Amino acid sequence: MNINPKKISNPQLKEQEFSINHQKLIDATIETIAKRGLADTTIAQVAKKAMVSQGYANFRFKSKENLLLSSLKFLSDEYKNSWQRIFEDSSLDPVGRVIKIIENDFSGKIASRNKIAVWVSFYSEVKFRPSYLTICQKQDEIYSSQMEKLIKELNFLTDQTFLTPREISETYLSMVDGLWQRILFDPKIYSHVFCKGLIKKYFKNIYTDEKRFV
Amino acid sequence: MNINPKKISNPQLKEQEFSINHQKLIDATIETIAKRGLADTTIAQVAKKAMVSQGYANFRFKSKENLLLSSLKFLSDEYKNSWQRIFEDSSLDPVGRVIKIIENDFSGKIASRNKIAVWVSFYSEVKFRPSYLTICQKQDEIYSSQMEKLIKELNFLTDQTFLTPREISETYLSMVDGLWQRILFDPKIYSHVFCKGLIKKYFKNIYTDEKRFV
DNA sequence: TTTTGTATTGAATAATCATTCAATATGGGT
DNA sequence: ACCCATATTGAATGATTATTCAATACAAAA
Repeated sequence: MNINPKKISNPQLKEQEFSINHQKLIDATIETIAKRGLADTTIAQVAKKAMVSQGYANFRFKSKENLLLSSLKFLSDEYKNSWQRIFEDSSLDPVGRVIKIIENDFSGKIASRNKIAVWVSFYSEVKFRPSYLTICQKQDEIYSSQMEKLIKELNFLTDQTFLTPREISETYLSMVDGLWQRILFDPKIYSHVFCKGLIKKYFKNIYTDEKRFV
Repeated sequence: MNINPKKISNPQLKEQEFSINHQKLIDATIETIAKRGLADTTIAQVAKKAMVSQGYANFRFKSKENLLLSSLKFLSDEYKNSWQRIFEDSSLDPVGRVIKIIENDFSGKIASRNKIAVWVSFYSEVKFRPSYLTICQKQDEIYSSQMEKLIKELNFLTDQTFLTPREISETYLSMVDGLWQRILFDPKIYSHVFCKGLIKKYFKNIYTDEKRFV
């Protein structure tokens, strides 16, 4: 009389299986938020998409709030990892590093429409949910300061003095946020190629001698 | 036994009174969305803030959805009006017009933290609410093309040829969106003065001979 | 004054959802 | 073969909330 058969739990896979269900729920949450918005995301829908029972989803994550937070944390960590990989790559010079960052910010993995929708949803509530801020704010400050330092190196290597590193880095970061939002709005116009091109052109205009900002 | 006395309806004021209640509800909606988010905005809260009964709010706007849409429409119209005023002002040359636009985009009236919170909330749901798109998309295309035309005049008057009007205008528009989002996130750092300064510096770097981009 | 139409209320309704939990399934250890 | 610990279910509960609507208040007309 049991329609949904229980999952087989293999002892060697216990840890991994935990991860699988955990991740399935987070993926389903991201998809659901992207499809219906934070407001209309229900545990029932997420559980259905993840193919587990509603009770299980709640049991695993203790609360809906916690499930949402975990999803944001997942995106935040994913971004952090890709960022760190670029900064730890010692084979890159400043220009190469900037280019990698641009490409990462508009890669299929990081800047998929679903994930952007989730980011923007959380951003829109950051004002009154301190828990969301906690997850992102500190990282965001790190990105700001690392970017600024990187631009400082770039300025040092070139004859660019009119714009300060702070200005260039803030301009870059706000452009990315704005373009992400616009990808949601009109993905036809704001393709990844278009966005990357626009930003590279911005840099090319500043560092006119540097040929790598295609 | 009537705690909340009914409003006095003066015949000469009927139209205006309609507007007053209408506008009170819209203002209350904006405040509530900004304070609690789209998800947690209830008609009861909005009605309470507007000091009318819950039933009345629903009666006036027919549905919650309609109340939200009307609030977005209000913001959209407000923006449109200020934009048009700038474009209709024949005393302005292209540079003056660009400066006015920048100042408008970060004015206290247009870019208050509450209003930005509402914009971002709606943006975050635009992907799956065609009704939101309907209100903003066409206007947005107009702003894009008018801005591009304006930059074209600017390029014509100067020796700037490296960046196309399209590129400059898209960069400007995405920076505004990004900075608005960042105002929500961290209003201390992203003050109106900071945002305007950053954008003017962007233009100053492009049009080096133009002294008015302070 | 009485009537009438409109504005406004507030309580009832019905729907939606997060959360809880007792019941059930599973697979390894005994 | 039986027991135990853990994983998972799904139905019940209770809270929240949009929406409805009958009742009320009011102002102008008669």
